Amino acid sequence: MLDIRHIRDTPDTVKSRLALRGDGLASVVDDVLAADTERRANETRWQHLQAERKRLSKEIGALRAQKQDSSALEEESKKIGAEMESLQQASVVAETRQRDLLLSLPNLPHEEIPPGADASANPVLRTWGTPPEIKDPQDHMTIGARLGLFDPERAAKISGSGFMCYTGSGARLERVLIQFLLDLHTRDHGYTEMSPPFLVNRATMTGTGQLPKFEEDLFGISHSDLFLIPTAEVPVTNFHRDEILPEASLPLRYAAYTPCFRREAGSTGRETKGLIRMHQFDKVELVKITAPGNSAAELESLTADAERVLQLLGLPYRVIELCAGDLGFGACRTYDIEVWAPGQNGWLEVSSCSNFGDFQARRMALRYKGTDGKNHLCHTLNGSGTALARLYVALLENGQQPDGSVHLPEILHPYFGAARLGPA
RNA sequence: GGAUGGGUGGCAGAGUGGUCGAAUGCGCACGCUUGGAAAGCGUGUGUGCCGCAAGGCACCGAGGGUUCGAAUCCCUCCCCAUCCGCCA
Repeated sequence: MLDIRHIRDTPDTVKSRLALRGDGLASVVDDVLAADTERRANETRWQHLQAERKRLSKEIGALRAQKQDSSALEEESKKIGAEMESLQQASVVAETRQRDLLLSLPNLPHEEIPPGADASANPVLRTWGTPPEIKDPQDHMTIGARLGLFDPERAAKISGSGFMCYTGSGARLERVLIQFLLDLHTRDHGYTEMSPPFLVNRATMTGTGQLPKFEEDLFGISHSDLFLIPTAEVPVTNFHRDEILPEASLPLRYAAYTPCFRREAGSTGRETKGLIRMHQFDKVELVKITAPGNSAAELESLTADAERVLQLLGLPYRVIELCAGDLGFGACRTYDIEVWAPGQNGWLEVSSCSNFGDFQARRMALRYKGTDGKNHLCHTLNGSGTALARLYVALLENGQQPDGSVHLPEILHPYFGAARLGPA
């Protein structure tokens, strides 16, 4: 959520920054300002009347205590009450409208990020590693089927398309990757491990920005007003919703493994092959809560922590920066990490690391008490560390051998208990 | 799911219709006192909104109602505790 004061004070600046994301947002800003003006006018008038009524009520109380007639004052107070009633109704309408509009506005892109309308304008910041030379590389689905690592047909039978069931050593590899990632981030990178609920309420989804605008992307639970989380970002960031943290406790760094559930409405036919886009996938997520002055540096180290996953696994990757037009709803700056996938002959996004500034913090009233004694909004960040299904794709496709087996990166050997995946 | 008891400031805990934004205690901050400390004494100590400011207004789990006036009475909902049922 954007700061209404900022919009009020410099509406043209806000409009021009929002225009970087696309057209049509300037009129929303005007609507917000109109609702804000109306709301404040009603509120101010209401407050004056309330002060007057409080005074009258005290007089009435005093008169009654002395057994004197107070009916004239009571009449007057009643009249004031009637006007207050209509003012309040108008004020609530304006306030609701203002809030709804504010909740629908995306974050302002950071000043330093590249302009551009879509993904084609995203610059590549750096590339790591060299894609392996593989003759006639196979797709991960082919490899998985041959080695018996998962069973897409039966997964579709029990749940539908877009779900996967890992089997045997394939299931073991999935579990092992979770363990490896959590160990890395908690032991080496200083994150605190969290294991949050996978179902959350509406307020939580609103806090991180999934609601009210993107309900169609979520799986909801009938008769309960709960939603399946699309990422651990949601429960973990909201862990501190409505709190005022001591400044000395910042930054907070959390790592959490959860499954992620996404409707992926409207994405059928796009990257739907195999494990790449699923309704349910596993992910280890990194979340940070910082003071405003540190969030830029924390985004760099967060991205480095995610990159380290691929470095340790020896998987070639590149880091791109999202241009203003490609930025997610709540983010002000985002780096995507893409791993090389020989079977796709292309790059696969395995991590998206974003700084949200105070956008989420304002929605969820997440603040810290500064050394100046005042309360300030925190900054929030998160990034995948990393998505498991696509990492799995990369491991199979980069590790495939001419003999049909898959060599695993050395660092996984003690976790997995073997150096390779062979025929079942 | 059923029954009962509860949700008040950082914590504990008063308050059942008017001067209560809220006693008291603890904690915390500052000051006095002291060679230093403890004790003691004094002062202060929530959040948000409106306003250039002075200041005003709101908030006692949430929302609605009754009333001239609600922390206090009524209704609905949420949450917590305990017991029962059920269950991993």
